[in-house]
Amino acid sequence: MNTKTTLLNSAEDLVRSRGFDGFSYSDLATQVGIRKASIHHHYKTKADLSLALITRYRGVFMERLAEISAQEPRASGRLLSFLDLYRDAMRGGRSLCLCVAFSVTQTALPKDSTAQLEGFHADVAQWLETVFRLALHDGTLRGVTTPRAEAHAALATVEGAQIMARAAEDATRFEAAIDTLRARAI
Amino acid sequence: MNTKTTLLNSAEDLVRSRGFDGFSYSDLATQVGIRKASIHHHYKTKADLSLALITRYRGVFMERLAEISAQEPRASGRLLSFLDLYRDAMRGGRSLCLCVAFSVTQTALPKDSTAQLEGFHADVAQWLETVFRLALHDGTLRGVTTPRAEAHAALATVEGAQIMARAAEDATRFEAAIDTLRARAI
DNA sequence: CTCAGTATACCAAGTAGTAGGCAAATACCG
DNA sequence: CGGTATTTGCCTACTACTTGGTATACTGAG
Repeated sequence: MNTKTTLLNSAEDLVRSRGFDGFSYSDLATQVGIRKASIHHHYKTKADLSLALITRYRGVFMERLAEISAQEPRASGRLLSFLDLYRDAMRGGRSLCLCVAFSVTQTALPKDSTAQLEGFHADVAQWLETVFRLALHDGTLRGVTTPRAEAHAALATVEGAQIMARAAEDATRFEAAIDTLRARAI
Repeated sequence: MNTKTTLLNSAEDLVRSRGFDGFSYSDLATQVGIRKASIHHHYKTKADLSLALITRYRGVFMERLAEISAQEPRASGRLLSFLDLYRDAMRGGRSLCLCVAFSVTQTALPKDSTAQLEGFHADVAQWLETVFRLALHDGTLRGVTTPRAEAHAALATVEGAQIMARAAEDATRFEAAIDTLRARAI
């Protein structure tokens, strides 16, 4: 496989398990099996790497959401699949989904990267809003009133749930926090 | 004032605005106006500092919750005051509440510190559970069914909302994500 | 013969933490 | 009380190490 994508895959793994500040080019180098300096050939700076990671993830994730929309006609099915997506990304509490891992990064990412991240959040919130809006018509989710507000709330909840689960290294924390959302499916 | 508590105050500020990994003893030293090595006299290692921070915060925060319980007899009032507590801690999107800032820390904190953090989360979840349980009787919150699950969900939501607001450097994101919780007060 | 990909060898800056000294406050004791 | 020991709080100066990044040379395939 392409070294460049191998690097991206390994880097994604590292970001999600240890955070963007939690790994160095040195770590990445040993994991991939080339020398540290060689990474710079593919991703000139760590900032460049961050941008490549977020951009790819955004694309892949939005594709997944599109698949869900295609396969699940009902609002309830879409919401449950969405929750599964976030749950699976956790790999049992030792990992975060990439967008959470980056949202949580403390060091200043370059402008491009934060823009991608914001765009990603906006896209997901938008998608969720359409789900709740659909629920107003198909009635497969309990107690929906304001789709836009509910979308933001749901996104915050899954992200917060991931963080709490990772902090406790206990994946069931995620489930506990998500239960009320799941229970809304009819 | 005591240098030791001045250090703790400044450190809390730094953790909340830049993360525990985002500041060094050197930063803290210049902010307080003593030399880096002198900090080690008060807090032997950065791990010790983390423990002191979390322990103090846990105490103060639980006191606040107790005050709320004392002043607000109704579940709705308690929930709204709780949300205000988290909103105020954000200082307009540039800061996190300390427990979120630590939950989000990627480097391995010492065992004592993570234990305090988990205890803190458990305490807050417990407090929220009693609020929702109260709501079952006084009826001042809409749509309460399972207090325990709702407590975990609410906690995840406020934590996630803080993170999204900070990532976007936009405090209104917090409000947007919290709106559905706020709207449940009768 | 070029050039992408890798390597060796380095750098400047920053990290947590240590060693040891020095002055002022405090405690102990005759 | 007076004087001696001890502690407190801070300092300068350092170590040992990691970080992201650079300069430059080698290698092999097209």
